[in-house]
Amino acid sequence: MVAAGRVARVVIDSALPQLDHFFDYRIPDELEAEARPGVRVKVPLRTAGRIADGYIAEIAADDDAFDGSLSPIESVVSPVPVLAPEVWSLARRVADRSAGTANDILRLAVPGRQVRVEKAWLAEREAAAVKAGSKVTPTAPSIAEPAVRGYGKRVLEDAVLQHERLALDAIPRLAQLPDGSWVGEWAVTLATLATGCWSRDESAIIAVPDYRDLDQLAAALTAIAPAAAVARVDAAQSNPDRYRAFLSALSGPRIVIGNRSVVYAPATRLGMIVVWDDSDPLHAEPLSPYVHTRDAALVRQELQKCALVFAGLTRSVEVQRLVELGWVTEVSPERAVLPKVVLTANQPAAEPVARAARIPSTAWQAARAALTGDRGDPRGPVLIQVARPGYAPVLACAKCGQAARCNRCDGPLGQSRAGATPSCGWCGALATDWHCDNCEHDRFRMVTVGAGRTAEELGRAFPGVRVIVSDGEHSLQTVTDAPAIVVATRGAEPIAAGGYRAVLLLDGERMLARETLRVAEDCLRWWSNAAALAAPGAPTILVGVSGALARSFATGRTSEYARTELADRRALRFPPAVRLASITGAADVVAETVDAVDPGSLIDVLGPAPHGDGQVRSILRFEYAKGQEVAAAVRAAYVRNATRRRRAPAGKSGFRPAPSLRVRFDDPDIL
DNA sequence: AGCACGCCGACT
DNA sequence: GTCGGCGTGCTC
Repeated sequence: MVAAGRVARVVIDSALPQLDHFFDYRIPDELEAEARPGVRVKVPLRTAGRIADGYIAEIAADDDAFDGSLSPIESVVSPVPVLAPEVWSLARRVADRSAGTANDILRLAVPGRQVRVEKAWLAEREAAAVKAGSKVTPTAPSIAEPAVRGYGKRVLEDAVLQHERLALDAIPRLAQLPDGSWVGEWAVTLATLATGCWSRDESAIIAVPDYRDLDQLAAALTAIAPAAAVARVDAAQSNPDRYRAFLSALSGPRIVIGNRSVVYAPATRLGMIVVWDDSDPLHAEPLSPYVHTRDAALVRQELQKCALVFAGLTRSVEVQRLVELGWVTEVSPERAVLPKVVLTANQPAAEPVARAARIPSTAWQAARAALTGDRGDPRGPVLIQVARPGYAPVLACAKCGQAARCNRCDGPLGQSRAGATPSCGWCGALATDWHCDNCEHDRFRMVTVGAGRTAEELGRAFPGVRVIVSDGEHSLQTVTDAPAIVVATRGAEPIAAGGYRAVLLLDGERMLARETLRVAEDCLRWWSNAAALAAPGAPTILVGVSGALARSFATGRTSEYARTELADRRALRFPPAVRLASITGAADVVAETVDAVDPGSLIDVLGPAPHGDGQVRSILRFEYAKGQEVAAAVRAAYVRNATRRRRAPAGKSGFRPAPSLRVRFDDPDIL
């Protein structure tokens, strides 16, 4: 093929679904050298003068191309191939699978260009290349592969080496790093595996749900891997830092760590993808097309044939399904490490102070033993896990018991601090002269008790003991090993040096009262994650919950629970036994979209049901095998809708109407 | 998104 | 006659 016959297949950087396909451009002679796959380009679109940004996805021969005359590429923005070919295929596949646009995925995959950072990086590369040219062999990583502990000799290492897919049961205990700090053992396990990849000159990607996890992982890596081997990519970084990390991942094998969108990071010779704690809701991408980290990781593994590790202290029902299909293989610790779990009923304690703090006797005694050492146990901090943040998040009328509502907007009233004036959770208005709608009474009673309140009562019970509160708003990463009462909302538990001497899970009953499909799974995860913060042999006390769920937690058989849960979902034809897609929007648009799908590829259609603001929602239910065709049909309807329906002229008001059609596949919170 | 094209109502 | 409304469609 002749050089002049080459065309650039460009993906236009635009949110418009109707532009979500290749546009072919001629490569002018003067750009021949720079026009490489993955580079950012500027291209004319429609009329001369209108210039769009885009990426060259591929270079192709002119034969099968567009049968009009090709416009030339306007310019190559920079020579850096920011869109690696495998990331492009991943974006395309993931978008198609979820009836979205590749651009929506690219927005997560490729950070905005930072010219200064990029120039510095290019200069550095140039310098390195000159050096290499002057007879220095490119340096391969020069560290030995570290051994993973706790899983049997080379069991994990070999599985990763052979690029297998694994469901890894993490070890529920803490580990101390050489610098004296403490992290979850899981962080050491994953850091060790990733460093193993890197020592073989391969990249590893590790996606964790939140920043607290990311910090633990980064700390564990610091102890094992050279700093230059690690690229941390997260949204909280400044744009230049983020771009620096991105370019670093592009430069050679790295251990790339970050939150959910790190699954799309560029990676030289990708050896392994790890998803830590895949049932954490933070792995569900809130931006269209709402692709879960787990699903993106599965697609990427299939494309690149690297190792894939779903690791967690508990197993998600989704991963359990993959295990039962034989798609992933279970790996458990060599010796079971079981937190010492005690179940106790919610009967009030004899001690008045304990009763005020609504802590049953067993739990109370464990806490007291840890704080005072009165049983001869080692003294140390006690973790108290509660369901809700705040002081008294929900208030009711003291006389008739009706929930207290804002007199202005009917929002729920709550109290943020002892003695504070209650305020509305919706409009924020202070309820200064509140009266009950029902009985006109004007005094409140607390219905749920938040972390702050519990802390206050416990503090009174143990004079002289420090009370520490960690919740979503003010979360602490660590506490020392000094005796202290640490009241934390689920997910915000600090790590105690050496582990907690007792862990009290207080609000299990309330956590279980939520009406979602995933309550049981969520509770197991919250409890297990807290129990893993206990010191060896220290008790974890689950208050007021009994039954199969509590038993599987107490016996450490959480994956067995995932199995029964999956069996139930199969019987009900609920996800993840089947797949769902929700279609939300104006009634006619939703109907049109649903009609575009061949009924033969669906199990059924639920709805349409009203879904707020004059919109409706229909839910399509289908088997995994039909995913391809359902997504294709929905995507076609979505594109058609975007071209046919114009946004109502904004007029003078400036109000933008909601998008007329929203499509979401596999929404974890749908039922 | 923008912008052109095109097919019907009010106008010098 | 034709100026211009915005519904419809296209962008390599």
